[in-house]
Amino acid sequence: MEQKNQAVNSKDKQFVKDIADIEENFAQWYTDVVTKTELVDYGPVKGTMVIRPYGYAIWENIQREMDARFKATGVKNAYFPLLIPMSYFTKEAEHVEGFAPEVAVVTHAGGAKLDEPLAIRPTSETVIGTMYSKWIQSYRDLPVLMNQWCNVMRWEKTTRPFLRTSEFLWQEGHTVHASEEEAMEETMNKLALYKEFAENVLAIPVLCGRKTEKEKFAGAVATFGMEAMMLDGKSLQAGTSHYFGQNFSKAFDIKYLDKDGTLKYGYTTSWGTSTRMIGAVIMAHGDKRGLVLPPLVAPIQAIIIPVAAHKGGVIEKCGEVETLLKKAGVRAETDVRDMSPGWKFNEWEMKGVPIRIEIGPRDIENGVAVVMRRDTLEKTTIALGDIEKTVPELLKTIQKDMLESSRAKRDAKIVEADSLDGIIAGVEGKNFVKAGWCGCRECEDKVKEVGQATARVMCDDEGVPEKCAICGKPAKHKVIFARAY
RNA sequence: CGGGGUGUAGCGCAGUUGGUAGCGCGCUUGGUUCGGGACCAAGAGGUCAUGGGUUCAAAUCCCGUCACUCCGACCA
Repeated sequence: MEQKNQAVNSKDKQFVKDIADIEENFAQWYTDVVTKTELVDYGPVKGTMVIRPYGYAIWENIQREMDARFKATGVKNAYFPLLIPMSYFTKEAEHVEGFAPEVAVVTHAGGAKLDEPLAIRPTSETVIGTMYSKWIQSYRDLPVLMNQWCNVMRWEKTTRPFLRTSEFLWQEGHTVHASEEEAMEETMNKLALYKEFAENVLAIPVLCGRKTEKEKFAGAVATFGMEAMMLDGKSLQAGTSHYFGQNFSKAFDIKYLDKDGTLKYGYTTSWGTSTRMIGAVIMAHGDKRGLVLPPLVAPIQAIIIPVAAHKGGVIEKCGEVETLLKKAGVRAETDVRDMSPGWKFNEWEMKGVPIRIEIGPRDIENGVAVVMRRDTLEKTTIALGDIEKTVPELLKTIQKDMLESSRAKRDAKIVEADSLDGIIAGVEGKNFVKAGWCGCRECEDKVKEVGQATARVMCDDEGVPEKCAICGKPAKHKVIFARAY
């Protein structure tokens, strides 16, 4: 056992030749990993990405898990058009200002110039709001709870696969409610749903809270976000939930006749998560060998590697185990390619498969298999007899352990500061920094200017410090500052 | 949008003073191998990112464009 672990370690140097060193150049490591593991490739148009089968399978797992959670809260799926008349965007002043610079516009179609240019949706509040105004007449029609899984396009200047691309896949939920309280409750409930999802499915601990005015969504009354810490200490906004008040209902004329016989504007919300979450998984769990995928989103949960496959019974035994595991609900596959086992070990480790099962003649003789966990790189021997029980259990353990170890890593890098210097020192040390804040834009900008860090979310419920760490005036909020993607 | 880097076979790269397009890995076929990136043999694979220019002759020199990438500024 010990010898085997030494062998694993002795190969590290050789392996690193394929991907950049995670410590030395995290950005390059990320790019290498997403392309070499065949999650993604670059599309022919600037800023676009092709999500390859291995990457798309992760997205499908995310979709399935999240969609079930939405439906359990009464949300129904729908689909709204990709093209939105440009004029729709001008109806909400802040919204158009926020999105205009990055909207792609179709000006020609059918061989002729269009009378009105059409926006390729950067988000769908405007078209959905327009439809809602047609559909909603009475308080009996409320609440409206819809979600769509779709693509959106934002013409970004700098792009990176999954983290920021011109076109990306996401879900956007849009709801209408009769009261402010109910709409706010919806906003908070979806934020809580996202948090539960991030932690239990992606195994990524997140910090949730309200965004500052500067960071909020264009057109929102309030934006709430969840922030995840990446291995380089930077923060990634992994999901947002917006409370719009009556901003959009007034802009798009979403009115209902209430019980008291008066016409009232509805209160709306929207909430979204995107393929960016795949980037979060990569950057929260990866290591120098590549991906480490949480079992619940891994396309392949257990890869079976035959050893000395030409020898009698090996391939057959691998097939038997694969069938048993599939029956037990495990996404299992056998790698029957004609390559050396060592090569396969390295490849599947890079691709982040949670469990590797080695089966060779010696194992079959002893009625066992060698099992390796990707998260800890621990090798153990397990009995073939009850493998359909031990493997699913191990997957659950890995899922749980990954969240716990991520949380421990993150918590060790959350610090508090009561001065600007303290904030800067904190973010330079790759930490999240909690600090008091007076609430003014100048102080927020100062942190950005001096430390390249932004206010991620406010966490006032933890208790607001007395003074603003930046200007020393009385603090109104407790904020998490960090450098962000 | 500013600064740096790169673009030659699927991938990683070499290509000197302008003169027939190369290497390693991978790929195909056959054989031997198989418990941490196996080996032998025979093959296939190119509009040198792209558009112009200079020249008898351009991967190589000049001008433009595009893409990717890294570092900043702006945004999910």
